[in-house]
Amino acid sequence: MDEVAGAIADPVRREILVMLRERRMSAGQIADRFAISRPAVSRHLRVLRESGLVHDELAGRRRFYRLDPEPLARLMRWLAPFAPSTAGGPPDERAAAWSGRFDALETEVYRTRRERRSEPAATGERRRAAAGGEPATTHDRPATTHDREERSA
Amino acid sequence: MDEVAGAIADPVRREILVMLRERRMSAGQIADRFAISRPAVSRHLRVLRESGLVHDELAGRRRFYRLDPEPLARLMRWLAPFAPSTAGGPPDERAAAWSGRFDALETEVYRTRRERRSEPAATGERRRAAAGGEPATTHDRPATTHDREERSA
DNA sequence: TGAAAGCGTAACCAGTAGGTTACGCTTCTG
DNA sequence: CAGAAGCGTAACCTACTGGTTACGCTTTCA
Repeated sequence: MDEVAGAIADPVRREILVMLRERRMSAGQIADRFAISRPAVSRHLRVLRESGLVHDELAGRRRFYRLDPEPLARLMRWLAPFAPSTAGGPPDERAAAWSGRFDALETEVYRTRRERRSEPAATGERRRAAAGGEPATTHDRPATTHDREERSA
Repeated sequence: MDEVAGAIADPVRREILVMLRERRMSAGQIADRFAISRPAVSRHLRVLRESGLVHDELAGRRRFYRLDPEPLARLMRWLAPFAPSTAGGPPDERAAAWSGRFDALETEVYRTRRERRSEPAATGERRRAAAGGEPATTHDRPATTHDREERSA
C-alpha cells in the first residue's frame, strides 16, 4: 500500500501510468516523452515495477511495459470506506465533499482525457516530437527501420 | 494531487485518517495512539493539514482535527479511468485485475473496519491504554476533570 | 497567580528520493 | 563481425522526510 501510494505521488510516474493505460510501450518510447534523462525514467519504471503497477516483458533489445491496474484497485478499495454513507459512524459533513460518490465518474473520465492531450511532458522541454505541432525535427532520428509502433502516439 | 498521494503514502498518516473517519479528535488523543513522539505526530498532522485532508479547530488549549474527504475524492476521480471498460482503449487484461470494479466495496468496508479494531498503533509500543486489555495503567493520568470524549476509544 | 496541560516549532540527524553523467551488456543491422 | 540501438546499473550530489530532544506559547486549574 505504501509503495502504491508512493508511486502515485510522483507526477512523472502518474503520467507514465496514464500513457500505459492506452497501450504497452517500450522504455525508450516512454523516456522520449519526458524532459528528464533516460536513466531517471528507467528508475521511475523500476519503482512502478516494484510496486506491481507495471509489468515488463523483453522483446529483443527492447523492454515493453504494460499496466497492471490491480494495485490501483487495492488503493480504491482502501479509499472507498471514506465515502459518506458507507457504514455510517458520525459522518455527515463528509457527504458534501464526496460529491456524488462514484457517480459522475464517467463524466470525469472524458474531461481528464481531453485535458491531457495537450501536454504529456511534465517538467521541462527536452520532449522530442509530440503529438500536436508541425513535423519539426522528426528526422531527429534516422527512422530507417521498423517504425510501426513508435509513431502512433 | 502529489500532496494527497504523498500524504496517503505514510502508514501513520493513513491510520490517522482512519481514526478521524469515526469522529474528530484532539492532537493529544491522536498522538497517544502511536509509539512515535508527539512532535512527530504533530508534523504528520501538518502534512495532512497542508494537503487539505484534515481541518483543525482550536478549542481552548486543545486543537481538534476533523477529516475532509474531498481530496480523497479527487484521488478516486483520478483513479477511476483506470478501471477497465471505462472509455475503452485497448484494455482487456485490465478487466480481470480490477476485480468487480466498485462492487464488493461494501463488503470490504466491514472487513477493513474489523481488522483495525485490534491494533491501532503502527510502528512501536509506546501506546498508552488501548481498547482491548486490562484497565492497566489507566490512572497514568489523574483523570480528575472533564473526561467526556477521551475515553470513548 | 503560579504550575501544569496541551500543542506547535526549532534545530539537528540519518536515510531516502530523484536527477545527472559514465559505463557495461545484449541485440539488431549493414 | 563491427558498430549502433536500446536499457539498465553505478556512483555521485542535493533536497526532502521522518524521528528525536529542547523549548516557547497559550489555556486551564487549584
